[in-house]
Amino acid sequence: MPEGPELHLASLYVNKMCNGVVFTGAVRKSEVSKNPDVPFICEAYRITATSRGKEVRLTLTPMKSDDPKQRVKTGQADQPMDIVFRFGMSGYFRLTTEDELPKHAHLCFFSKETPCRVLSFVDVRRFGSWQPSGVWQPGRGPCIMFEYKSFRENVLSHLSDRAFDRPICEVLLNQKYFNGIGNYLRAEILFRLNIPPFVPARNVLEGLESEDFCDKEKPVKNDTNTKTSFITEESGDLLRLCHTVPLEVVNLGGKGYDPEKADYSEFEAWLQCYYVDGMKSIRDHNGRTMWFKGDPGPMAPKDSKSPKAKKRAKKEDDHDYTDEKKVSRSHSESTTKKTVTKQEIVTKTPKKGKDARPKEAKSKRQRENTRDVKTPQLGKKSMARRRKSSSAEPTAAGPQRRSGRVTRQNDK
DNA sequence: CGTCCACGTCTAC
DNA sequence: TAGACCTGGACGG
Repeated sequence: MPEGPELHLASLYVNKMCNGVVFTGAVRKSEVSKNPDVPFICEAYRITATSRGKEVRLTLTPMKSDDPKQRVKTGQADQPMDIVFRFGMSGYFRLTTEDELPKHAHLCFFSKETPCRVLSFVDVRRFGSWQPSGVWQPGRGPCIMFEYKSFRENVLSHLSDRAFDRPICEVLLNQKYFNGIGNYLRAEILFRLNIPPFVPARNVLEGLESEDFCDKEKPVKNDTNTKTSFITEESGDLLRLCHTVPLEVVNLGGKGYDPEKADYSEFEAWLQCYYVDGMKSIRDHNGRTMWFKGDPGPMAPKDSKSPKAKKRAKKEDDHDYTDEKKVSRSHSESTTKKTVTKQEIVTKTPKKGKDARPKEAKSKRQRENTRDVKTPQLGKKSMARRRKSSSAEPTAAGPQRRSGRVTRQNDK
């Protein structure tokens, strides 16, 4: 769940599900979690949430009690407590019954009902974190979705920062300036404007107005800076898209997050570039996979290895946005065929030479393999990603809608 | 069964 | 700029 939209959807989920629910007792942490205990005990309290960029803050508010003395005597809270969460790669909130507690639930809040229910912070990989009596992490910039004006000013007033010496795709992951942007959003945003991902960030940003005139009538910027303008009348400039594209995900229908839905087809259909067949991908200088189309730009890693175009999918009940079932992605349909026609370069899969695999996405592993930008492998596997059922039909046929990745018809 | 990959930070060398 | 930190799904053999 973890980019700005998912964190915000998580806060909406908490507010919706916990509305009217009274929680009680102590907050319990799993044995395995290395995060801090939450020293909050209260006979009756409520839980609300808010999000900012890639963080969510839960507020535990004690309900008024008729007997303050009793409360003090038992060490119970009488003041609200904020807990600030970061979701890592796999965090999310769930409200369930006690016996349906998700595996990997690491922090639990119990309701006062008889068959009690539990609001839990679930995090399979445990990269997530929380801070009791916490505050928004210092150093993270304004929220790209809900503090747009200050987000924009923060970026434009610090363009001399050396952080902007880097390629735009890497700067977009810098939470000091782009709090809420993550790996799929940077790909979708740059794709919309056709900006090569490895172009120096400052070159792309300098020249943008401090004020966002898009709201106003068409400003039609003077042609003073026509050279760099990756600005389109309808979509606006890069900073505006850092605001609007995430909001599109929030407005997809709330599915993005609600685990109950377990249907991410809408989200998948929304993706135009990230993990989409036909798009290219290379690892950036931090080992993260950058998805894009066309020219990678001058600062592209020279040795980039091409991550293989694999597949992924999850099981139905999973809540990740990566899965889905029906896939229907239309846009570039042609890739299949065009790749076939001229592709050849393609990157071969990085073979592994020796052992030692680095870590997450770190690039070090690279063995020799190819350095080219990867292009999707042809029909053979890239499209077949996960779905084994349908044989990869070669060109032919129908509507070429490349299923984007992961398609899963029903698995049986 | 082993390899590769994943929506993100953190912190040592 | 590397590793570390983790679990698990999809594949390949």
